[in-house]
Amino acid sequence: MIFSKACEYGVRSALFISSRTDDGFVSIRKIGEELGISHHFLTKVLQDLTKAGLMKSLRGPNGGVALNRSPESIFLFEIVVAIDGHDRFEGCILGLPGCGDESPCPLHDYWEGVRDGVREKFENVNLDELARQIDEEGLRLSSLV
Amino acid sequence: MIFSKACEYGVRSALFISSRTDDGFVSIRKIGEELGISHHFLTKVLQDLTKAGLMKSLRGPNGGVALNRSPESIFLFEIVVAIDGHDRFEGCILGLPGCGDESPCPLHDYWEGVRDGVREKFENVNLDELARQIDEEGLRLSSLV
DNA sequence: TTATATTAAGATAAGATAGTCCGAAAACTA
DNA sequence: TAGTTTTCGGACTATCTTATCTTAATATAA
Repeated sequence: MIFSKACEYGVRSALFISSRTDDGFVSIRKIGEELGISHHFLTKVLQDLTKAGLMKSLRGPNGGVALNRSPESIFLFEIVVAIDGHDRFEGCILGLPGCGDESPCPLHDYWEGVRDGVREKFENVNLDELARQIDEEGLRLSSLV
Repeated sequence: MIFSKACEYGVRSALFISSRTDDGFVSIRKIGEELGISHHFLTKVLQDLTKAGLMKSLRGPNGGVALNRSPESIFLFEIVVAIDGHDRFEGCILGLPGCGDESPCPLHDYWEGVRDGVREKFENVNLDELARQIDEEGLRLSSLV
């Protein structure tokens, strides 16, 4: 929709990890299998999250990745920004570089509202909250099922 | 942001044509110059709008493109769909193919609201309305001003 | 009729995104 | 220590989007 595939995978992985009861390291291969994502590709995506300090990683047997902070303290916004950058929550819907309050495009005011609303939502939803819903309401993260 | 470049160009071109007082044909070269878009690329984009029946075209001297219906009767939604397809107003924000009301992803309910709001807006904003704002409020369609 | 302007259509190239593969480094196990 | 598992990092491929270029078709005008 509006995020890159890499970003979608990153968010889903983070939610998958959060919704596990075990909070040790999970191998990327395992995550990929569960979510139906190539673990080769997922490796690169999760490296971005590790570099951003959102996850930690460990090599070797029983290694993998794990959240680096408590799930309550990690917000969706951080994950998206770590992978897709800030651009996804900024910019004119018509692609005009200088579009802003002083020299707006015809959709500027409307779009600013929508865009900022989405950003605010993402800044305030944390992994714990979403993981809880996944558990309690049986929400899903993979295509098969 | 969420539309392809081609789509942004198509919308801007349609608005440019609508905000002109002259309602004869305008050459694509002229539109490209005014909006700062390669006319070669713009030609392909506007062909999509012509094929969709939103514009008409004429070759030769004094040729170009023009709206095929009155600006009041052309809605933003039609232009976006003609170029980017329906996908832009559908689909899960996490990219899950089967995400829907029966088997939702954790963001489904929230995102459905946002997405449908944007679609409704686009289905109800017509070119005349936007062109009027461009004229009266001095809104802009090009980067250089 | 001839020249010119303009869109139509297709080929090609450049860039970004998505995905694959492989060797190296690190951590565990025996 | 040797072997295995796993992430790390880079190279490579494929596909899609964006952009450019060329030729053909069409309409006007002289």
